Amino acid sequence: MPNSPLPPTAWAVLGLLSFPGERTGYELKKWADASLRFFYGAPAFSQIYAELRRLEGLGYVTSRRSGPEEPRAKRAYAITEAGRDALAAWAAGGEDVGAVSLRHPVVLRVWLGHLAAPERLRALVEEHLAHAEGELKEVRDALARADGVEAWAHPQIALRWSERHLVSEVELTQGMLADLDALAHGTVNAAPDAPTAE
Amino acid sequence: MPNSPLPPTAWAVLGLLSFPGERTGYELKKWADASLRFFYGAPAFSQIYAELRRLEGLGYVTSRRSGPEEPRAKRAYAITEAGRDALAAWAAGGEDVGAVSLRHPVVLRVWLGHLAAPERLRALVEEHLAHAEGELKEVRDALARADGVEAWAHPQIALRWSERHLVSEVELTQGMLADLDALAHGTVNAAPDAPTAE
DNA sequence: TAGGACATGTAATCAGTTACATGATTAA
DNA sequence: TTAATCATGTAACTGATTACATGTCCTA
Repeated sequence: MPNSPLPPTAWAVLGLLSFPGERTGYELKKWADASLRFFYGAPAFSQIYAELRRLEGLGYVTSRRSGPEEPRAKRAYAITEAGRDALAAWAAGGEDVGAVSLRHPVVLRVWLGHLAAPERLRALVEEHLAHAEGELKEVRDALARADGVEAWAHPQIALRWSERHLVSEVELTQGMLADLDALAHGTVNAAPDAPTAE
Repeated sequence: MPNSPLPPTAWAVLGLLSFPGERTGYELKKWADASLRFFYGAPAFSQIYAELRRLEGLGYVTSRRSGPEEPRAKRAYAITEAGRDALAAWAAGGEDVGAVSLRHPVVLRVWLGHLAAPERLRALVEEHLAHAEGELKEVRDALARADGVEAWAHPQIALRWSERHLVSEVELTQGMLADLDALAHGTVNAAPDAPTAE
């Protein structure tokens, strides 16, 4: 009945609409960029629009074209009761909620560190550190805004998780930097052309 | 010109071959499952075989069919000098190393928590906690094995990062559980109508 | 003798991205 | 008047997964 197996991103988009009010695809994208993105990435515009059309086909959302009273031509979406039910069923997660997926290109390069110049590698990791600090600042902004605009409890918990996660990301990166430094001066031989010595 | 833009996964597979010795696709998959997967996921068998064929087409790896001396018919791959050079160039990362991508289905469901029964949500999070603890155990096993088999310094740093990351994942999950509980029995520190105080 | 690990692939499908295209409205 | 933002889409591509298919070798 209700469930053809939609991808998580479709549920995420529907989830964005599960909070009161109607929104355009454009608004959904902005909101995803500011909040969803910290724990689930942010789909591209094109995908959001595609998912909205699919969700409408399933009867999970309805859309309304803006009339001439509004300055700008747009299409605003709202969740239906069927959509809310389906989303709730999905969120309750029969059995398998799916695995966490992580792709960390910086750690990947460190893993391949035997091929790189130590200073270059270090620079890469330091860039990432700065980036993570920037992200942390952004999630804190989002959290601050969430007091007013996003005063719903559960999204706040998710954002709090994201904040702690980024704090940890910063620490983890610093730890990796320390490991790299320890490797560089002294402890071990990091010979780039080491023979197949056991 | 060495670089048609290969996907990170191709470089990861090539990276698996950048450590001494030759390996079959099957072995690569096992190794990815035991180590790469903690910070970059593990590609499916079919993708590994596909990437190996592509890398061979580019001259980054060579392959050798097992002769009749070996019990089992298989194809073993080894990295070439060109492959090593290309990989080193990629690892040095001109400009953009790509963004960390994270998809956390559990946090996604917590974010949607207003739709679920609190006990169900809690159960979901607790399942994840147990899972993360299991993963932590596995990464520690990998780390222990790395002393012998995987005695290369940089993969060890990556595994150390993974260990700390999973420790943090466990803590983060516990924190989220605490937030959920606080929300459930009124102890909410997140005031419903906190003013937009400066 | 059966089940599991080893070993390699094909086929179909799809999620998701990038690039492109268009145009209105608003603020500088 | 120019740039940014709002707003919505199409087209092409490809990364990656799942399911399937096949067969060998090892061990309990």
